[in-house]
Amino acid sequence: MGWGYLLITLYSRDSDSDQRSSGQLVSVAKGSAIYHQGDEAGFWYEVVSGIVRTCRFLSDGHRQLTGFFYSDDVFGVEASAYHESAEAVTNVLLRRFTNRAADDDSDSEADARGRVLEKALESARRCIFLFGHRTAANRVAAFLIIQAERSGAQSGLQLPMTRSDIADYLNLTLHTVSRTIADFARKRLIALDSPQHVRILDLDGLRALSGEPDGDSGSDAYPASPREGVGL
Amino acid sequence: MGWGYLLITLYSRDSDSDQRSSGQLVSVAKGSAIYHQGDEAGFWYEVVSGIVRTCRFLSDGHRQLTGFFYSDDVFGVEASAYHESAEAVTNVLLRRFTNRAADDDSDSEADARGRVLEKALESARRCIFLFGHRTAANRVAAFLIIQAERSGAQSGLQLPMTRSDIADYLNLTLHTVSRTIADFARKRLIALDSPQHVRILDLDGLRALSGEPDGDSGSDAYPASPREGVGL
DNA sequence: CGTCTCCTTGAAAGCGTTCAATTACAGTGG
DNA sequence: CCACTGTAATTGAACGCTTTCAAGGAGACG
Repeated sequence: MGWGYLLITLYSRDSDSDQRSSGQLVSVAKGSAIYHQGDEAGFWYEVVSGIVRTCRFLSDGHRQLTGFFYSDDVFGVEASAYHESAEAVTNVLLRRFTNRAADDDSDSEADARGRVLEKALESARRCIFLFGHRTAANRVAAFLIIQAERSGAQSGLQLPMTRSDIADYLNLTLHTVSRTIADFARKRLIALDSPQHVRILDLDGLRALSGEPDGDSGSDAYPASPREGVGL
Repeated sequence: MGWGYLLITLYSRDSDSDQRSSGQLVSVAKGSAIYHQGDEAGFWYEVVSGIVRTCRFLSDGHRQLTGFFYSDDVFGVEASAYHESAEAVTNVLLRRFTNRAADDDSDSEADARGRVLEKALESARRCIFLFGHRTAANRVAAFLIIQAERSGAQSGLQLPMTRSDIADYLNLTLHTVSRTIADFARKRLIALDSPQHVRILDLDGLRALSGEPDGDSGSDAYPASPREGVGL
């Protein structure tokens, strides 16, 4: 432990003129921190390639992951200070932008910020969605489905994060995650080619286990809301 | 069950001219739905008085609460369709606004939307924060602290929502919530004057139980981030 | 005074955690 | 090339917490 802190390479020379519109390219090595919770929120980031995780550290030493971010995802959108830390799961290439709400109050600026905020909100809701599931099987199944949808590939799914990462994201222990995934493989819901490489064999079975017909990657196609029995 | 659906009173006569800038006043009776998940997201709302809950219904019949909203809180900020339903916990008075991102792309319009999105994001993060806690005692303690801070009053705290509401918000059963609150009262952390009226006797004790020194109502004052031991 | 809703409490079962040990694999240096 | 080392993943067994099942009690309302 206690190794490197931050490895950043700036590809764009000019430090202030260009970054507002196009964004400054930043490279971060696997395992390194991008920013820490409590730091002043100078930038928000867009993933160009690789995977990023955001996490909080609670006072009891426990770690809580709040999101995984793939290409085109954004993170670090904050008003003042970062609520959470961001770390590189793999080697990542990022594009960063200044994080001021009304810094330059041009039309496009505020609109862009709105779009970014919506993405951040979507990410937060995905996290809430996962937490909402009761059992370990529920959560892991929902997680696998979401990761499959987000990473694009339907059958062959990569899980570059560790079991510990997944556990802290789903609020489980790495043991339970490992056991649950092994269970899924035993039941032929998935094939476990290697710990990081999963193939989904029975998507419908997984969906049934997740307790939700919709993977929740998009925005519409929600189950019919129960119009009756509102008051509880 | 199966009683009234929606009771709305419009205080503003003109249906379209006024609502954009100042907002249209809407009254909703306790227990009634304000909108349903899946509905087209025509409006977002600001609470004038009373308390609102937002919730999702999963395919297994299970309900997941995603937030309680007090005066000046906003909810229903969506891009296209509502992700969740909104219901009145008490009789509520709301102010509603049109929910179009770039409907009228004036400067102030986009800025206002940005501020509202930030509030929604803060609300989502509060939900994530609560879910991140492991044990029932952790979650309930954190919940009580947050509610105390948000409702203003420090000692005398009202819990207008049912135990079932709290349970679905914290992802527990109402039994566990009831037991945990009774435990807190037994340990003299709180006084339970009535099921809905709680007085906090030992705030530090609750904080210790919640596993977080900060109640997370504001934005700064986070615990020192662990600079060492970054890579897991 | 009955009914309805909500809250509380007891007992047993289920499931995830904890403690503990083993295996697999990549990197490193002999 | 192979033992050595450290990290990650897996698996077993026992414990403990939460859920589930079940019943009783407290108010509100007609």
